[in-house]
Amino acid sequence: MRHARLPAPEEIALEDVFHALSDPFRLDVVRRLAAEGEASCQALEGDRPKSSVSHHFRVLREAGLIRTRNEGVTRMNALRRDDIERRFPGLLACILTAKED
Amino acid sequence: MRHARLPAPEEIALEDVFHALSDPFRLDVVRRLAAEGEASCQALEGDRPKSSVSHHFRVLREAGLIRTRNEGVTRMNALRRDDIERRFPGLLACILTAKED
DNA sequence: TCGATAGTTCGATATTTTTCGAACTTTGGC
DNA sequence: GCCAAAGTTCGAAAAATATCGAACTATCGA
Repeated sequence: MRHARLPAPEEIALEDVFHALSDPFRLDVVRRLAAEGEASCQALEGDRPKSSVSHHFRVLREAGLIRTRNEGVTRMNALRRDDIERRFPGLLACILTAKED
Repeated sequence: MRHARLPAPEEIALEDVFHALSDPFRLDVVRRLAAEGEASCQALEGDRPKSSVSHHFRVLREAGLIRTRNEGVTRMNALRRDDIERRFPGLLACILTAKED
């Protein structure tokens, strides 16, 4: 399985991060990963077909927000907390503490 | 001139803010407004036709990031710093301090 | 009242994203 | 080796955005 490229910490671009987070599903995934640590794609899919879920995880991965590792037959996704924090201090906190209503 | 609706502070949605900021031109406008205080659309346009510039300002306005007031024949745009800060603490700081290489 | 200036709105086209099924890949278990 | 599970990739179609010219609007000044 060819590994999806994930940007080096210093390559993470704010525009890409913002674009990735501008989708409600993806924003939710980020929040749940922050809360739950790691999760398989399946655990976070919300009724969508696999190909859609896969697409959204790819956007998050290419934006530099998550990292994916193989664990047996599943792929575990985790937030790149430290990398994000180092590149854009405060961003994550801001996303996670934002009270939506 | 019908006034563009701008969302009340508590209506500002993180998704919309992120979408607005995912465009390089708009992100730049926000940064420059933060640095310069207020500016006319013209002052910030980068060679684009007026209709494009106007479109981007509208996206920023509707996302709740800027406020526009008439000053004579021009329209002055300003960041809604306090509203943004109150709704999403730290977001603005995070955008402005992000060192893009 | 006429111009000029600064934007806005409209409409059409182009570009980008999203969505989803089908086929494919990888890994683990039997 | 074969099968199932979990994703990925591909391709096509739908939806959302962006771009830009042209026409329109509002305000100021002469």
